[in-house]
Amino acid sequence: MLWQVDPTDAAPLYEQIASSVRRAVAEGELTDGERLPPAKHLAASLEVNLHTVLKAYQVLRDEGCLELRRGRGAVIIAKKPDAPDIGELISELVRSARAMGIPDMQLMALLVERMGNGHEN
Amino acid sequence: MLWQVDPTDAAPLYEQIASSVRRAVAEGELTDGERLPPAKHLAASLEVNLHTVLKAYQVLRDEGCLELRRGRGAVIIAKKPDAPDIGELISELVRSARAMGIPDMQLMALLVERMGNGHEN
DNA sequence: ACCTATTTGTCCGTATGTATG
DNA sequence: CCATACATACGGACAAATAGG
Repeated sequence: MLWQVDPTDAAPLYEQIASSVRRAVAEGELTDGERLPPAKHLAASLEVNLHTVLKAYQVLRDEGCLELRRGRGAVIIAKKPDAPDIGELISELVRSARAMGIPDMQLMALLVERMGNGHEN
Repeated sequence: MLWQVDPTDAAPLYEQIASSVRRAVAEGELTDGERLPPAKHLAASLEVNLHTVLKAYQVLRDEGCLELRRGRGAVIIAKKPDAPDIGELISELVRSARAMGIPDMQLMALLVERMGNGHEN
């Protein structure tokens, strides 16, 4: 992987790490489905704390660039031909609902209701 | 403020705190421009770590519900009249998913997965 | 202009929990 | 059952922006 960070840089370390991943994806060094090194290993390699790398991974996950799962690691999501816009719609829906104080369970109920009464499909 | 958290609850502490704020905003207990207690104070009040409260605040900031600034604190950003119509978003989501041949059950699964992103996997 | 207190931001360290394989 | 790896929570330290005297 051979990346490095600069502690004297104004940008936070986790942002530097996230940027490195973004650039690698953009340049095709990392492709869809590929696995990033375990946060622990990358942290040791960069000589930063484990949490700093995890923070970077979580930022990338929030951007939809990474899939994180316990015990499995971090998998690159370049772009799914399967669900191009749906993911974004869902994210916006959840974000809006939470911003309006609608509990997750209630949102699910609303979705189920909509699926049911819109049965002309 | 008089909130409380339950360490035995399955939901993470920071999510419980964030939910409390969302609810308070939704119910009008917290209005636009109002200031949340300093993370340090709320942490002491709830008997949790400072970082746990800060994490909750940052989650809310990412949702557009809070504005955080050093030295100033956490200010509520109540939703505008131009707040997105949840019902419209749901309808659009269901319509798009069906148009792409995504089964309702799978859409539900995607929604649940997206909701969990942040506390569970 | 200076200084100080406040408050969030980042980073480090440690420990424990939990899903995965 | 066991090892791996992310998730959460605790703790401490210092930096940086803000507010107020």
